[in-house]
Amino acid sequence: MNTPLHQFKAEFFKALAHPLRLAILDALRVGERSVSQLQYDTQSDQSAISQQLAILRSKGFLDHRKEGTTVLYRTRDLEVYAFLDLGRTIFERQLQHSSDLLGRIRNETSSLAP
Amino acid sequence: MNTPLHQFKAEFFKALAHPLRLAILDALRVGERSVSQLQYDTQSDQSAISQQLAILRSKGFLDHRKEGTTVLYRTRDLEVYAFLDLGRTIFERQLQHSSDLLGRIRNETSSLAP
DNA sequence: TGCAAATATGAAGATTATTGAATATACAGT
DNA sequence: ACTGTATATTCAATAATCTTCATATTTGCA
Repeated sequence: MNTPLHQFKAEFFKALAHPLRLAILDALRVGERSVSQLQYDTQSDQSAISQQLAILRSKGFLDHRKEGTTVLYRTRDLEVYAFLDLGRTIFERQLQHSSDLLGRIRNETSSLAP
Repeated sequence: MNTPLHQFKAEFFKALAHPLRLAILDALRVGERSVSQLQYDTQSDQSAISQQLAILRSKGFLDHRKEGTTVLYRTRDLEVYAFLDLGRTIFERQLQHSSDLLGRIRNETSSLAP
């Protein structure tokens, strides 16, 4: 019940646990994008993007092909978007929970008032 | 298209990007578990488990309640399991892709043979 | 050939995460 | 009050990851 598989799964999640990598994946929702397009989409610099692209592709999230001097990236398995979207709803419910908590703390024992 | 939200989402994924945390969540699929039960389930030591429980609960994945001297944990939103399972299928498809690649490399140009 | 554009790679320092060991707290039973 | 059990917290050492900047590589074109 513990490590050999969970290790790999953790790597999988780690690959997604980076803001720029998530931004890149989101930018690729519309389809193939070149590195410089991604640079524009994510407002990040070229070197950073290439690095994160290398990581995403080494983990199997991306495919790429060359066309002249530009390299076009696309996400290999479109189901990651279903996955990311499901993650988002869970994540938002958790945010809501914490903000409920914060709200309840902010106006103290108001729930005890008649 | 970049950082304020992606930052939070990255944190969300980071919370799951740890083998023991994944093992704990898996162990909690059956329902409430005490720390020592989790210790048994995951074959890890108490201190490590408490640490990871603290992280999971600070990120909003877990609820807990005390019963005498033992503390019972449960996952707050059962939909994380749908999420983890979807992650698993994607992850397995990626593994398969890499092992296909490996296989094709291993026996060289065999796919060209008649 | 030589230059410019697009992309990739490398390395150093800063930051953050993980691990293990030690210690602390809380509670129950005697 | 004292002891034992269950859980939590803290700390220091190490390891991993990020960030930034500089430099390579590849390709197209004059």
